[in-house]
Amino acid sequence: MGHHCCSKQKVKRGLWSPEEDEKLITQVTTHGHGCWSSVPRLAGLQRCGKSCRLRWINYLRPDLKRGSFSAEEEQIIIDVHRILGNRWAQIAKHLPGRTDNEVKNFWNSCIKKKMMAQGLDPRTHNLISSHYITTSNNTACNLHQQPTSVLSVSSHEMRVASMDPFITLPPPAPPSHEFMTLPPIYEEYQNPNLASMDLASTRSSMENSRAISSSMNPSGFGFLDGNCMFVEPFEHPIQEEMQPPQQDQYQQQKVCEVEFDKTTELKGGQDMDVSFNTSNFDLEFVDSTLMPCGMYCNESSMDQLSWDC
DNA sequence: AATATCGTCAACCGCGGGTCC
DNA sequence: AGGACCCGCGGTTGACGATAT
Repeated sequence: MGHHCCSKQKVKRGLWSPEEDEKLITQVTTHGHGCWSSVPRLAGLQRCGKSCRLRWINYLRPDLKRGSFSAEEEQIIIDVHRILGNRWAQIAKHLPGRTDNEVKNFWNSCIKKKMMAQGLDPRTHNLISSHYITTSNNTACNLHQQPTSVLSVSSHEMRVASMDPFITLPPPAPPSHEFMTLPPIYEEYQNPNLASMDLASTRSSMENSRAISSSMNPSGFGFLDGNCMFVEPFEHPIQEEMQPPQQDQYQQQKVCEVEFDKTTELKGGQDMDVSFNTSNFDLEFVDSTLMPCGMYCNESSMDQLSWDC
């Protein structure tokens, strides 16, 4: 059974032979593909136009980069996926020479598993963890199941947000004095009307808060500010990031202390009705420590937590 | 050595959106 | 308005090679 575009012909399916490839290449390079439904007839192929298009786009195009993905490409995929979700075609646009199919396959066969091994939900990039932060009554921010992605924005994500014409940052949300639930960026872009928790429109007031943090930071972090996003990226080897923690690493894990010794604000925003207090946090985390506002940090990024505002 | 299982990836399928008539 | 057609996308399938038993 073929597609309607070529239902009158008998069409071949399955893997392409070198001869078929040659015919398709010749046709497309000399005449262009034009209307794909007419390509098989012009090229003398017993294929449907859709199959020809797919073969060309995913395999025969001269500008394709073959071979395995580099660590940098892998990181880009992770970063963009954090924002866009399974929009493979959009993600592939950030990887010259790669196709959506290739990216999708790589995600499903490789990255997904690495993330799960790290205890991260590959869909949301959040920790799959039972280690929730418990807050006391005087905390004005609902940190239960806080998504990591809200404030966890890498340098590439910033580029994505600034370059991709299909991404628009959410409009400022009105200040709320209610509990604030921070939706994952994934969901924000899936549903632009969703809450649109705008970190830019907020500023955090962390008074005398202390947090103890440990290793495994999935990314840098940053803030949304009105219509722009700025970040404090930090570098970390991808190999290191993707490896599941070893037992002995746990044991050798150093404990760091982060101290917020003054009121800290984010620029350009409205008041953020959040305050933190050391006593509000359950710091019993194994893989990582969820910082106020859903920030993750690790030892190497400690200094970034004392940003100037 | 034979068989089972797993992982990868090319290809297919169905759907939605856009355009044309 | 609505049907036909085309394109592009994401999810899924299945072939095949690698690895484990």
